[in-house]
Amino acid sequence: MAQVTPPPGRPRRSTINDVAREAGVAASTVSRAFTNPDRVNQVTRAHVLEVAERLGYAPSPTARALESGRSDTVALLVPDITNPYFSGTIKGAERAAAAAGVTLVLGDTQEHPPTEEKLVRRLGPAVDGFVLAASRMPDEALRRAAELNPVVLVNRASPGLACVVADFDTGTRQIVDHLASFGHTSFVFAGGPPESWSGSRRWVGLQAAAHERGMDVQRHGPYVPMLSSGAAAADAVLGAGATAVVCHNDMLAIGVLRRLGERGVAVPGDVSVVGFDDMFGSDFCTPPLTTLAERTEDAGARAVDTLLLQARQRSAEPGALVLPTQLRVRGSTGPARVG
Amino acid sequence: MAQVTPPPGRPRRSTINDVAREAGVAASTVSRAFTNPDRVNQVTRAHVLEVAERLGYAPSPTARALESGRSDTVALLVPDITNPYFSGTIKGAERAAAAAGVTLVLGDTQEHPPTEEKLVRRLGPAVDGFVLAASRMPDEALRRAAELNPVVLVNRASPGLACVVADFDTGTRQIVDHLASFGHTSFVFAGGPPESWSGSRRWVGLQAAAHERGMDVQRHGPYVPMLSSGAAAADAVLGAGATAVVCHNDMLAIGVLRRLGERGVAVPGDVSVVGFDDMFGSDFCTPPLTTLAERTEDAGARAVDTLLLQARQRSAEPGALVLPTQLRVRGSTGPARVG
DNA sequence: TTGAAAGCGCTAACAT
DNA sequence: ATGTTAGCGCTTTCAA
Repeated sequence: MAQVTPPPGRPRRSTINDVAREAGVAASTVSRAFTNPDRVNQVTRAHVLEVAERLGYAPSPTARALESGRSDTVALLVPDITNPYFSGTIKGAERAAAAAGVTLVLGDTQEHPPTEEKLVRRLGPAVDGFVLAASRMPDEALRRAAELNPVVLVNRASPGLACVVADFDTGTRQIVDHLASFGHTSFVFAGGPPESWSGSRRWVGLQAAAHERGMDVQRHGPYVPMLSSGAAAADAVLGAGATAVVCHNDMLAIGVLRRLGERGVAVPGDVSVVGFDDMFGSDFCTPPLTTLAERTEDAGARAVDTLLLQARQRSAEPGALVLPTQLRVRGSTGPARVG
Repeated sequence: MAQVTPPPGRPRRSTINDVAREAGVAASTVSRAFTNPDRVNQVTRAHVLEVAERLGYAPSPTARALESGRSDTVALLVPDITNPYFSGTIKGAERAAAAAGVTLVLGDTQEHPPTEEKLVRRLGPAVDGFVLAASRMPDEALRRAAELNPVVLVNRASPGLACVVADFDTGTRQIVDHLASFGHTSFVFAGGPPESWSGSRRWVGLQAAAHERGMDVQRHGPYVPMLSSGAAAADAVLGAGATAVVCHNDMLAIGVLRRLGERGVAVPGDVSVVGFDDMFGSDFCTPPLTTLAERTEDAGARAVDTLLLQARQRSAEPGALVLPTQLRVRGSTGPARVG
């Protein structure tokens, strides 16, 4: 039996068997020493742990997952990782996952439903479930996905699926009340992508609240929610002679602020501007933006918690968790100009 | 043999065996149909794929990983997911990972070295390697980590490890030249955390460039790189009577801008302000910030590429990839005030 | 071209 | 309290 010369390079990771051999016990004992401390002699356990430490052994999550069918991993899919709006959701999800001892896998769907579906299919067998933030997948695809995996939606609702959503009904009413209190009798909504679930909820809420107040609303757009789209939106607002504009989100709103500034239009003197999201930067743009804040970090955390509940007990309670919003009043809104 | 009644709830995911049975072939044939198309009859293959599709079968990455020892997964650890500075790195890494057909696992170290080490240990057995962004781990811990896993650092260097770093030497010289061209003969550096590798590189570069130019530099701080620390930094700058301040990063710089604004100090009339990172928001704060942009998205992508190379071939080339920086001149810098 | 069988690292019966 | 064994889903020799 010629001894095989060990290959050069990175040392092989030691396995449970290496530890067992070295410690003079069975592999199952090593396993128990790690996962079921009470069912192994204290002395044995100490010895095993010592050997494991010496060998730099750490249990392989992969092997565990294969055996148990549970990976202690959850996937979070967002439309665009770079978009600061999702930072809060990601952070919250990461925090909740870490607290639960679970690994978070992050996926970027590139705002592209097929990419989203592909990711779900690819990652599905390896994770315990999905948190889908602002999913663009059609209801039917969501239903299929939820048949094979626990799924929790964030800021999107779909029949039979659990979700965490912002309370846009109350939030939009707050916005409208705020504008009304400044004497605005009408405003423009600069809308975002038509497929955006949040977007349509916002629009519905604004309309309802405006109607209650006897205010006039006009919808413009759709605009791609990017800084650069602000120019077109701002120009449309000026064209309409509006005294106030509520934008699909802060990204667009800041673009609008910028354009208005360039065109010498005073904010809020001539036009008041409101956004959604309280995104990073909304408090230090000029003027600071009045915006409806969502508790995105909470949303991410609660979504993961809900998901784990759903994954571990098989209690499929497809409830909707509605998180309060908060109107942050800053410098971009003021009294309606007269005339 | 009593037939076991299927349990209620989520349907079981079908396995390679289900497909094999249903298709009337061996499991190995199904396996080949997916991974080694040429080594199976075209007709058989078509049939197998059809059955697989019908059963909604997708190969389990977990089982594959266990067998092959490769998970096609890489981990990216960042100090703070929420920090917009890291968005670019994350995006780039995600893009490169997706392009390589690899899954990205994201971890937040909370700027806490022990958390970072714990994550490396926990994730190690399940991933093909680590990209550590702005790692705070001591060199010794990095060395140990790199023994068991391929590791690539971003904006951090450590003996024997591959890394992707920004060209701060050139970048800082650009900053200094820019200030000098405006007639500044001295400036203040508002420093960040002493453990920050980037921070010390920046300081070293600024000093060297200032020295070349015969300019005077003073270091203040350390300041925690948050908006709120800007107040203290700004006050220190005013106390020193400086005509220009270069800040550890944009977060701090924007905090400084804000404080200067509150105190009625004109920027750049009275004081010029420079940041690092060209973070999201740096172009729409007031005034827009002159800052040294790093190619963070590239850095993330190149780090992943390097990592995969290192993981797949065992060619351990611990080189440093130096990415160019670019000075973005905006409104926060101008001629030095006289007197 | 295909099938049978072994084994990746680990856990969970079951046996002792 | 500990060892033995089977098996998670897949890939990979090795035979046929």
